[in-house]
Amino acid sequence: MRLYNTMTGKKEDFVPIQEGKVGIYACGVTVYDNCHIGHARSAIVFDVLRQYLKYRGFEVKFVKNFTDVDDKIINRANELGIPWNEVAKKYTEKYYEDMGRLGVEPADVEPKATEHIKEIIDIVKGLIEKGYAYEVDGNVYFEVSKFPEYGKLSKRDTKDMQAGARVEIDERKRNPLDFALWKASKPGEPSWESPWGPGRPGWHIECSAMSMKHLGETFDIHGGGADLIFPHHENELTQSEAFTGKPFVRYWMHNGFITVDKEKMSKSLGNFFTIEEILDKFDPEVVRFFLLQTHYRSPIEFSDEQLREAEASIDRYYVTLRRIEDFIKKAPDTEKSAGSEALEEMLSSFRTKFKEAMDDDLNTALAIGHIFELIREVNRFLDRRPSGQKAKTLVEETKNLLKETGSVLRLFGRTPEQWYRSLMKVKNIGLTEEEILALINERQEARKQKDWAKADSIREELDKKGIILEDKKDGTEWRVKVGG
RNA sequence: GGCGGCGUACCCAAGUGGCUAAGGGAGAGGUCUGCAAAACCUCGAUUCACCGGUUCAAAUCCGGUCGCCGCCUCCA
Repeated sequence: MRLYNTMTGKKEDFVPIQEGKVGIYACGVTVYDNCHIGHARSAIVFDVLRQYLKYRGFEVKFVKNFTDVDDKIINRANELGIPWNEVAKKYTEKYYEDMGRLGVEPADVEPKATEHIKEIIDIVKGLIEKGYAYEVDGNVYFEVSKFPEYGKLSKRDTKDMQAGARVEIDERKRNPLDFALWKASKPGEPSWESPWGPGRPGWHIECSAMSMKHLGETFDIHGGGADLIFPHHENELTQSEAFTGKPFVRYWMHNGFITVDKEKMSKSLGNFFTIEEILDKFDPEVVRFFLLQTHYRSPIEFSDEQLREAEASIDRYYVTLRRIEDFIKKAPDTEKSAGSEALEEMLSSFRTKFKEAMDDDLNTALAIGHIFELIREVNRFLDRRPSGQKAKTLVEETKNLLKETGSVLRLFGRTPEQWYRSLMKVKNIGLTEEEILALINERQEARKQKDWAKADSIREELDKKGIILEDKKDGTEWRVKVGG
């Protein structure tokens, strides 16, 4: 398996520290507001990485943190007039709700900054003792000039940065690039006792403390959004390696941004869409598919149109799945071979192709492409009207492979019925299943009498409400119109 | 200014030295159907922003030009 490593700028063979085991740390969110689709992308990308490594037989320990004390949380608490820890609690719960809907599983360990104050203080103390950090008025700063490799992850030179520094000048720092490890608290702010007086952790130290505690001083993979490379991950790496004297992380992985009108989606620009509002209009699987359709490092332009196309793609899957299940249930037992070579060939190479795609830096876009090739092939096969046990076995095998690979992506896991029920909600179809079935029955009667005008008017009526009818040999099936 | 990325059909998108440039959506024609829908078939980039170069061979490597974006400040 090869993974793109931000540190080296190349795809590298993935070799874990301990054979068969992988430790992953992904930066979660600061819980001060609702999550937007960009947060969803990051969560989904690393969820898929985790699932795929498990699929590949690795024993995975996945750690994802919550930043639950921070300036933003404090500001938000003041805005809302509630205690800071309630802000954190509220948005942590919201995170679980949103991500759960998107099929993101909780990590194996989900540490919070406030639960690791002791570990944080120990590291800060250690850094002062080793001469990497200094204290001023209850604040502790990391002295960047003491760490010659500073900038190695984000590929920047401290000289260039100083030249163009627009950093707010903090008189207490020896150098504008120095960053806070510990911040003295003002009255009324959250604070913990420390050797430097009451205070709270700085911006980056929590991730060092939590990752090292749960994964060890050197671990395999560290992930997050590309905007965390600098300064967050650079600083995290610096303080961690200064503290332990060991390499911190073997593979750094960063996902690309979601853009709107080509611009990065962000809180400050106000051009963001929350997960909640998108899920009012689209099924969660659509959102997940939309995000995995593009390689994780590329930017994705957000648009309703693209989401509708993703919806149409997933519908193609469920239409085929229904056809597959129908065939398995109803096909006659009389053996009729019908040119199964192409399908058999594809079945035998499919799993390998899927793995090759995913092994190549988690190329979910290509993997999904392979899935749709198999979908086309099984449709071709079914179009030839085969029957008998051998055909059923092949189709069954196709179904299993689609489910197996889909489940790695946490896609395609429902029944067609569940899919259409969800679409009915999301699209506000003003009909119940019972009403639809009643109209179908009425139409069947008309069809028996060859009253085509009436049959067609019922079809039209349902079509207007977003329900499509499909006449089959043994009855009429309905589904929700998509893509429109 | 420094560093990095991107530009592939109408739209999205994979492909980074060599078989027919994946896949999805939209469109046109066809098969099937009472009519439809779905599915399938055919059509659709002799071409990968542009210009040079390397090579037997380039969308893929090198140089340049144009355009777009990101990071350098909290940010997934």
